[in-house]
Amino acid sequence: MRYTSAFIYTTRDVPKEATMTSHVLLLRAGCVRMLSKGIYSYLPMGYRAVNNVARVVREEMDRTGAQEILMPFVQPAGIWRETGRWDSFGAELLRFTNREGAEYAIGPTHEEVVTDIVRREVRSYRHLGFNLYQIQTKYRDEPRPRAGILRGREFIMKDAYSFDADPDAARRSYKTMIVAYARVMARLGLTFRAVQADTGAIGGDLSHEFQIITDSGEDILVLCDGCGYAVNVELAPAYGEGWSCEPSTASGAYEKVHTPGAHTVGEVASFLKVAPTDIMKTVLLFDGDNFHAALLRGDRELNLLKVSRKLGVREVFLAGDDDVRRITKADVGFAGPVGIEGQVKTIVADREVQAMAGFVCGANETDHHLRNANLADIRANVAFFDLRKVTEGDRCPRCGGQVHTQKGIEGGQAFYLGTLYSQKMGATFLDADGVTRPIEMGCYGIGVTRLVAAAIEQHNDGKGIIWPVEVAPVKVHIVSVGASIDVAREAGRIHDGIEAAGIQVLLDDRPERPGVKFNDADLLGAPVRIVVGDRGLAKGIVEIKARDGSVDETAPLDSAIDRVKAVLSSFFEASLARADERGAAILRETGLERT
RNA sequence: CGGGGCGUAGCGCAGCCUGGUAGCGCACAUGGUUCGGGACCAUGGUGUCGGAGGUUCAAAUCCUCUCGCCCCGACCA
Repeated sequence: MRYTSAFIYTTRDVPKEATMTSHVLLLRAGCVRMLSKGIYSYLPMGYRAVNNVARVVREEMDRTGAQEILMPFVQPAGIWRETGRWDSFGAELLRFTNREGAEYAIGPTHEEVVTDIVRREVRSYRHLGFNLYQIQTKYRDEPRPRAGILRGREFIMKDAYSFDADPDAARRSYKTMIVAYARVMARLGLTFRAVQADTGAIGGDLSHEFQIITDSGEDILVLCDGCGYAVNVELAPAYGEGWSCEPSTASGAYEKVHTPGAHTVGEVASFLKVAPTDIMKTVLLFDGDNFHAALLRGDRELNLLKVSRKLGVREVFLAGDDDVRRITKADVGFAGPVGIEGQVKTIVADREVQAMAGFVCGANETDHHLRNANLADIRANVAFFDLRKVTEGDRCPRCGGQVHTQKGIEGGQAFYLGTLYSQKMGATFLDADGVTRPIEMGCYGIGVTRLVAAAIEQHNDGKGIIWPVEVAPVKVHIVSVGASIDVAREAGRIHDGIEAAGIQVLLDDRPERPGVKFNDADLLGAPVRIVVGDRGLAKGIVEIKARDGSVDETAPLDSAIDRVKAVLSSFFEASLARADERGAAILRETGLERT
């Protein structure tokens, strides 16, 4: 590919709508352009990267014996009603009606479609033990798309679905996918962790996320270096099994104190000269139907996912300010557990609260708190659960060591679904004993377009992208310097030779000044750059430099192509070696080896 | 859903407060001088000032509505 005839438009200015590094660089390098909120076009440089990720995914999926198919992205409401997800999936499911008045959705995922396909064909356990996957555009009507293609509404995803006759076989399928995913991430040059995860709208009872480690990630991971424990903070238990807690039996008279303007834990703590750990805060919650109160220590944060599970509701939110004022009959900031009975349906508390005695809490009266209060003062049932969010330095629930937290981007997720969908949709088979049973399923997703952005998030410098070799839209970027016939001829010859070897190559043959070309080469981020200039040609050499700085040398003209091929080969081999290593280690890392 | 910000040339912005008929840089085109890390000179083209309505002799500028985009929050109790 020659620059003068390629559709590549780079920019010097930083587009004002982008703040995240990968978003800025994708725009500046001319990889993507936004059409609408969360909806992007992929231009040649971007789409090549997407296809390179897809190719790696395809190779690793095929390696496991999975078979590629393509399912419709327009899906009739009927199958979604069968699983109940037409109602439960929520507003992220984009729905529309066709000319006949029939209801459809644009596929955000394909459990229903693939289960329908399989139930029509499979009759016997002899047919089972397969995995179908596709790479296709998905649409999820995200409430707040952001960060370019990292969290778009329309995106390309690889989704795979395994079908097995029994739980043992299904778990083996799950583990096969975990290994394949680890290999994919490693080949793409990504630093990642596989963590235990929530199953969300997809459902199921076992799930791992492949989290790409970066401070710009949206997810928080709880990791223990001691035992390798790794879990999404959404799920992370704050208390290990059997950890005891001595409940306080303290009682005594509390006093009401005037705390003007002290709304927050910090303000109350400094006003009353107590530690935040001596304060009990009361958080009012709404589940869509009822209000609840949750109690926790002043320095803690509530994990709303844990709360919703304990309450047995789909989702809980913080109550609105107006609701808080109505329930507490006070301004926001003075809610307390004493006297809240009757105003809310249930009162739950974090386990840690059991041990608290003589604490400070809100008085349900503007500008007032209670001092020296005790649990005995609350005249209603309080149920104690693990409700708080785990933070840096908490004890590891598995080994008792210290956990730390890290941010990540979810690049892929695996779900062990069991018979959740097959039962609802009647996807059954006859087992060896002639008994009709539902199929054991798993589903597995990789965000193909998201991985392109994640790769940039992890691999860039002040000058631009540093593409991992497998992702790079061009592997070799030739810069011609100087306007002489010789330069044009030799650069062209090297370009043709590399292209003939099936390697993606870009020759910058524009009549631009060297500085412009070098800066664009840095921005576009090809792993290997060749400079062909008058200066080198006079000595019969060209320059070969790796974008990551690992190679910086000259090569004689006649061996330049071979040398570049050798450098690239070593990069590809290193990627594969990482894949072998991570793929071999991942089951041990996740603790799945034993199951 | 809540809060904040921004829409003026392809991109980045100024002009708006204090109304008078639109400008800067980059990019683009042509010519020339340059040519190893974002050159210089000259010339040139480019705008329904996001849209609709209103006020006014006159609106990018003031008022109302609307559309689009970005960021933050949804853990203050």
